[in-house]
Amino acid sequence: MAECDVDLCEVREVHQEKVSEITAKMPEEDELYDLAELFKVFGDSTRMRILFALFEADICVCDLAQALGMTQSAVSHQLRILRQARLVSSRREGKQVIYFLTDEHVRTIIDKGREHIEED
Amino acid sequence: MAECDVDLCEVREVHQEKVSEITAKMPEEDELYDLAELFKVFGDSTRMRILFALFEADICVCDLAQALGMTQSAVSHQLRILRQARLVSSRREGKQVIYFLTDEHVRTIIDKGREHIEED
DNA sequence: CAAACATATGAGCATCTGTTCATATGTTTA
DNA sequence: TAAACATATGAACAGATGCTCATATGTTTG
Repeated sequence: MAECDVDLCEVREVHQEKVSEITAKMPEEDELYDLAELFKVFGDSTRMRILFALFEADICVCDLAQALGMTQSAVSHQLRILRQARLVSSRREGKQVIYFLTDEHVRTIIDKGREHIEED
Repeated sequence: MAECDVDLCEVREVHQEKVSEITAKMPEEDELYDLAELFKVFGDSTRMRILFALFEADICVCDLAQALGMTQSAVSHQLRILRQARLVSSRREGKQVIYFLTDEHVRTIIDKGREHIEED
């Protein structure tokens, strides 16, 4: 680690054009953060199960809890995260709150993930 | 919370068909886990930045560290995670190890994420 | 309006995750 | 082969995350 000064390659000039190009084309910090936050929401098997459930039907929190064998509280906490990411929406029907997928993005993203997993 | 016995809706029968259908169509635990693990890899802005860097060029660890302003160690740890998820691959060129995107899945998945973010 | 029902939420706790630091492994060069 | 270079990795620590428990909020019904 000498060319790599301070463990950060500060002295290197070898591929400076590459480094510059990468820096130039890097999206804004905001977009990177938002993207990571979005995928983070998909990165939990409980939330994944909730999303698969919503593929089948619009459903209230209580049914969802029963279908997944989880407490109402745990499901509700996860639904809040999904709602904040605008992946699911809700409507009130009497005492119940019915959750549903906001749009087809969820299905598309998960399908792409499946394609990656299922190959090889 | 009475119909919802033990905080789990055990007594409810109201939407039992829905619950059954959801349970029936739920993917295997393995697939849910693998999917969540895959998206978890996308769910960190450092790894997101690494992936965007690799959109531009195949690159060695040292250049990557410089481009991102991170230590070589931190980058290397993240590259291991990306490699284990088969999102990136590597080849050795002399002293250096060059990293590159395994295939187009990464780009597709990130593009779908961007579509979701950029709407509304 | 009170009681029952359905959902949401804050606090606390155990676990997971990303970074740093030190060092090991692997490759080239003098 | 010794020294320099490039990358990988284990341990440790701080911050994030998901669940539980208790309780608050919101809706309907008697």
